[in-house]
Amino acid sequence: MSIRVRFAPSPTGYLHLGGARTALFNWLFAKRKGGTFILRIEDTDKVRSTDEAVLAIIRGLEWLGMNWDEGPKITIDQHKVVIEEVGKHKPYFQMKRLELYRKYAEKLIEDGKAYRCYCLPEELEEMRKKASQEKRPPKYDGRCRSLIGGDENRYIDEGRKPVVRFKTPQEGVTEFEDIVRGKVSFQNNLLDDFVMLKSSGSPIYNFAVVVDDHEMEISHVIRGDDHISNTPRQILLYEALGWKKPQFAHVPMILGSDGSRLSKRHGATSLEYYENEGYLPEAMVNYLALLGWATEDSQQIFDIEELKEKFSLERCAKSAAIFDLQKLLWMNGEYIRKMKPDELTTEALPFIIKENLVQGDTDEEVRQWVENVLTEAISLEQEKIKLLKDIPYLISYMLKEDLENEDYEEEVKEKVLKVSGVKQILSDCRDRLVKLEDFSEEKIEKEVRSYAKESDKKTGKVFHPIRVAVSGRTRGPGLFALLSFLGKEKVLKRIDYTIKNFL
RNA sequence: GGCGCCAUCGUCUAGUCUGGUUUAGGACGCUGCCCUCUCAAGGCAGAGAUCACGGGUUCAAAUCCCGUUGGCGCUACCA
Repeated sequence: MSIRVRFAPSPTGYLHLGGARTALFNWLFAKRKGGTFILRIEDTDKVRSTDEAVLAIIRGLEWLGMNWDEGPKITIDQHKVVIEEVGKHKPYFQMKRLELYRKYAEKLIEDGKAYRCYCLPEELEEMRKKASQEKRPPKYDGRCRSLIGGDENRYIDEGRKPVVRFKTPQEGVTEFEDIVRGKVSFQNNLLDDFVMLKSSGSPIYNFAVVVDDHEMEISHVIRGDDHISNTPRQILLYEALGWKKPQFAHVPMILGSDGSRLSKRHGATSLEYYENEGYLPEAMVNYLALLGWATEDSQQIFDIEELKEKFSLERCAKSAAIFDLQKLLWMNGEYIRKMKPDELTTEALPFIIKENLVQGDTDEEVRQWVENVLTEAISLEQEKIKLLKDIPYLISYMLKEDLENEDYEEEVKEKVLKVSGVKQILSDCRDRLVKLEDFSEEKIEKEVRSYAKESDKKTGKVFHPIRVAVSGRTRGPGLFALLSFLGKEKVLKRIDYTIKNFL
């Protein structure tokens, strides 16, 4: 039997971290087993579902590099976004499948396994209120289970629109073997006759999933463990319809720092936010994979291929995981450090553009500049970059032609420059640097070091003022690489500027 | 309230099924030292877990059994 899994978000907002992690586990499982990964949109909540959310979900999955074999895909046609459905079980939007749910609901009614219920919302509310007063569980009492023709006709004449309820067996136990949790069982008499079809004709989650998972030949249902309590209802439906059940795997949820369900209160939860901050999709995938899954040796860094190879549901944790931004940040730094300079530059470019740091008038000029200047500047700072977003600030002084007063950090002027002897050091070094024909890292280092030695100064005493004079900051790349990168002209200009204005 | 799921350093987790090899291992974060022109990175060291609690079983329990507590979830014409 072929492996088919699905990610089935409801498009009520951006792609959530928890959703992304669930999608990832499904995708990895499919990849590992050579199976099919399907995207299905559960948009039966008409009020909260939006097209933008569908787009955000699709974009998020694409950003992370998870490709799906069946489901809606986005294509751009003459600058217009077009959603095209791909796969043998289309459509993949539940609102386009209403006929199907109605058909199976009808079948269950005919088989005497479901019935129409004409109770009004107010009546149900009343029922629940009474139940809670009498300290009984708020369970629908099944009063419409065996409506006789006359009563039913009366309701219809009143204009009531019925819902369809499932006739939940009131005896026995429903159990299933969960791949991550083992055996889970529920007493049937605790379940009530839940609604399958709303009076509007659209299905309720528990019914729609079953119909779609069956129709789409889903072999493994991998989802958050908030669905564990829904599973018996779904199993009862599979049995009533005479369908083969899929295997279930309930993976632990992702929680916020205080241990409660991850929400805006805990900071950003949308994948898009992390993209905009300059996290790399590879780092995100790696981090998310480790939330609820680990190998025996607790390996931390996995590339995608390795993940596809090693992932297994059996090794998933059972307990919920708290999202830890610190660790994600560390991991992002790890991935940034591993990148080739030109790759990193490509990723950084949108952030550079956003800060208006791009130089060059024609495309060709820009290309040259990126290749000759930008890439070099970024790689000087590569080892300390944690977020792509931080790059513009880190290298801004390297890209500017001239530094101005505000480019020099205030406290730095006081602490480093306005120290006795600094003026002498800077002008001495200037005199030596000006004579250098070859402004290479090695030559500069040799020259500056020998100055320090000859004038009997500690290297730091000499290096530090130069760094500040040339960058306006106390932190930065190795000094000689930096000087060489800037070039003789800029270095001399900046030293002169510093001497003239701050000393 | 009822039912279900879960419970190892602050956090992610390994170890639990198949009890002894564990003075409970790794990673993030934290502290210190080394390297060093700064910041990082790297190296080394350290603090940090009465394995939620209480009972049992056993020569031996983080590991098996029972109970308790806590967290989360479901209990909607939300998904």
